[in-house]
Amino acid sequence: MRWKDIGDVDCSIARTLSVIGDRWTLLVLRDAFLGVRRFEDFQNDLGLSRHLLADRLGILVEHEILDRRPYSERPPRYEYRLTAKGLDLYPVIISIAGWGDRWMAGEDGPPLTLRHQSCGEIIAPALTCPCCGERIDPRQMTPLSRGASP
Amino acid sequence: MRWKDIGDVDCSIARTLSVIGDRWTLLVLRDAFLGVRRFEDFQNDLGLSRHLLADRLGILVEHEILDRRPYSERPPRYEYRLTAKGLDLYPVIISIAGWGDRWMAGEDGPPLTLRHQSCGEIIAPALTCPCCGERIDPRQMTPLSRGASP
DNA sequence: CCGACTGAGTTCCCTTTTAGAACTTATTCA
DNA sequence: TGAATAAGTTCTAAAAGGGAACTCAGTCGG
Repeated sequence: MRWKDIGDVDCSIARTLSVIGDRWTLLVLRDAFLGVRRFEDFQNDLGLSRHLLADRLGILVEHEILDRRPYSERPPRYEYRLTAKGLDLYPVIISIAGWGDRWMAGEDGPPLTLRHQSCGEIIAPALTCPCCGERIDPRQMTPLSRGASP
Repeated sequence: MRWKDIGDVDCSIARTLSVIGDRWTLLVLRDAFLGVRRFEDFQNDLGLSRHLLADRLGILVEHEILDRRPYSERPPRYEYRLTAKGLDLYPVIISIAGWGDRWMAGEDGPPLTLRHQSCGEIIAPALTCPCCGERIDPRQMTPLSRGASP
């Protein structure tokens, strides 16, 4: 199968990855969450080719994950900002960062930590059940296909 | 920058993506979480080239995300199973699936739902603060660099 | 007013990666 | 004996990516 057809598969993971599953895209989004907004800043920070960056930003704009808006009319200059749909990718970014912190960090520990303003603590967000509040354990989750018997 | 050097960047997201950020790898892991264990089954389900599949499985084994073990001595046959390190990627997979369910699902809704055995409900796991239990809102999270003032 | 500079891309050429099919190896089954 | 199976490996053409140079519109310093 060609990668370009992967978004047609009836699977939310495949469909999501068809948009953000490319090598650089999640790093572009990481930068966006850290406040990077401009083409030059993404390029300098990530060091990917300008060609690819333009392409990836275009895809994210097309899928309404980023919004391209002018911040100067003359000369014409644009910046990229996360939309609501883009902000909703936060759990993906955080989960990836969390795993990296637990399994790939060096001696010095995680390069970046997060403070939760609501409670003031430095935390590592975790998946929980919105119903019973319990921490999610993969072995406690059963997948059900659409239309499967209850 | 070359992609192969991305793992050297001092960032947990970059380091994680250097291992699992490739296009097919997360789909291989999705299958692993759904119980797929054998080369042929991965290949038939995903439809990627056998060449790439062998390569990606090799990388996952090398990083101890999957364990390659014989399930038959004669003829020699192997299966791939998630290790603890691999199982710990569950939040990543689930977050990706959750976003796809919310933003990319068709008319029929999510193709797959999850039942939480502990409470019996069909749920969508969500990120919460392990300290105060509140649901995570990206705007309530402040990133702090290692060594930054408290 | 002229030349250098800036931000946001494009274009070009060459290298690396990927897709798809065919081939290999070891062993069992009919 | 011949076909089938699982798990790869090898081959070639096509697609994607890397890096540097180029464009374009407007601004700034002298």
